Amino acid sequence: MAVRQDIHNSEIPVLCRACEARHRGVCGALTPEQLVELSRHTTKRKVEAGAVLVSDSDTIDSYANVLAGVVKLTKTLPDGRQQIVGLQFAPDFIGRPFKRESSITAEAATAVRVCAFPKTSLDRMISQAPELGHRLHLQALNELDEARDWMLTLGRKTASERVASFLHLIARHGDPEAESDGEISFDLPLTRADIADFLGLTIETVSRQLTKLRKDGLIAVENNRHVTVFDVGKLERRANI
Amino acid sequence: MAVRQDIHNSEIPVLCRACEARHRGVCGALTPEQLVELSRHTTKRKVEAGAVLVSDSDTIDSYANVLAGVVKLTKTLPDGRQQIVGLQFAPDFIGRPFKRESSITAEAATAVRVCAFPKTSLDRMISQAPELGHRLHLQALNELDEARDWMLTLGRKTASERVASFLHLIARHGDPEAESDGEISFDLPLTRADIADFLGLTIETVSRQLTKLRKDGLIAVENNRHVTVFDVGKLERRANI
DNA sequence: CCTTCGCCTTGACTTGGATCAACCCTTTTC
DNA sequence: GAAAAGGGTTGATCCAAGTCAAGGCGAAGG
Repeated sequence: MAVRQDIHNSEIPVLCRACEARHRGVCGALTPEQLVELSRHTTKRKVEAGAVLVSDSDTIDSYANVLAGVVKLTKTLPDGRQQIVGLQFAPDFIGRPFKRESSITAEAATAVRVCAFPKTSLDRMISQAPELGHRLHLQALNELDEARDWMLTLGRKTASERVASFLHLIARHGDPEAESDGEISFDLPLTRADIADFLGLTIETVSRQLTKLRKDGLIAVENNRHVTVFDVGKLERRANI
Repeated sequence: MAVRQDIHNSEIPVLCRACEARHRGVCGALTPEQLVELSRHTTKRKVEAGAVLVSDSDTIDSYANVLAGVVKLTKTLPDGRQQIVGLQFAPDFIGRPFKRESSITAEAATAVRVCAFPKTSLDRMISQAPELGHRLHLQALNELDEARDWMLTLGRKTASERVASFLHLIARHGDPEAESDGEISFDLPLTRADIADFLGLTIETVSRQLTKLRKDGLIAVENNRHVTVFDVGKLERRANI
């Protein structure tokens, strides 16, 4: 017990600075006293890629903040067809407030660090700190905007537009202010199979479209992971954004 | 001015009972005094089918509750391809709190009655009535769940599964408790073109799939509008829900 | 009454992306 | 260090859904 607290007395401020930075974390909304209170029930966990954080139809009894890495939110049909319905980056919040059970699965797409806390203690704090409820409300609205953007992609875009949209999404996530005519490079946080599940395509189609972008001189790929986009503006035009 | 108040002194309680009924409206969260205050700035409007309530990239300066009819939320690509990203029924709330401009278009799919109020007065009330903010938070989370459900449909389901899912969605909206092996009938609130835009298909494909369901004896259609589903359970199986 | 218009259906044909299959790297394992 | 396993690519073929085109039907309007 003492150990736990020691860990968190040193870790929490770091976490909170991270949350604050992008105005989406939970901790930035709390007073120092509330932070100490929350930290008493907090556990920081490393999760390896592929591990499941929350499973479909589980009862949810904890929330988490993503500290590092990428978490994919998925839905699966009875016959195994899968769709990624959201990607959570640091410092996003994972969990479904005001509901006992989850309708989606949360799975680590890369190695992930999360800061988890029991639902009950956060729920209690929501009623005490209105600013915290407001943060969660903002994140929900943000995720709703993202989900609807993606619905347009899934419903109406071609395979090549989808792949370009995906690269653009990841690129922007690393550097939202990137020059629209500049070069940018980043590591893909997803495998081809994940990308396919995100785009509603097959891995073969994703692979072919990436090859096409490579041959057209828009991107370079190293080790199947590291991508350089030579001209963000051209990519945007391909993505029809 | 006197006229306006007269209208609303009589109309508001009705509206609020409607909102209360399904726990998603705005008015149920307010005290009688706040209701009176809000009603001072409220206008009730009839909107004919096809009229645009909020246009993409407009600055939003009002919110609305749907009182009757169906509102479609759409996104459109530069070349005209369109996707419906949400359907709002009574007593849903329309508007994007905490943001100056909309990224989607809201358009009346049927004849619609709405109760509109200026953003500023509702925003003021949110800070005074935490219960109101909580309602809006709940609706956002609800819409997020719906959007993610639909992402699975758009990304991974076949045309016939999509059409079955759509019928199921509309059927359930009229009667969420319908027996899963019972018969149910309802009016489609959307044209074939709208259905296609909702499902990410073409009108011809929607038409063919409806014909198939008819020939298979799962549904009957009158006047292209009124649908009877003979066995909700069978429909669910088709929809892969 | 006939014409026009909006909406829907149906048929013929085309095609983008899925499927099936082979193969190529790395990395891991024994 | 050979074998197996886990990604990724590429090619050949197929098919579900898109496109194009014709026509039906009811409502609106002269």
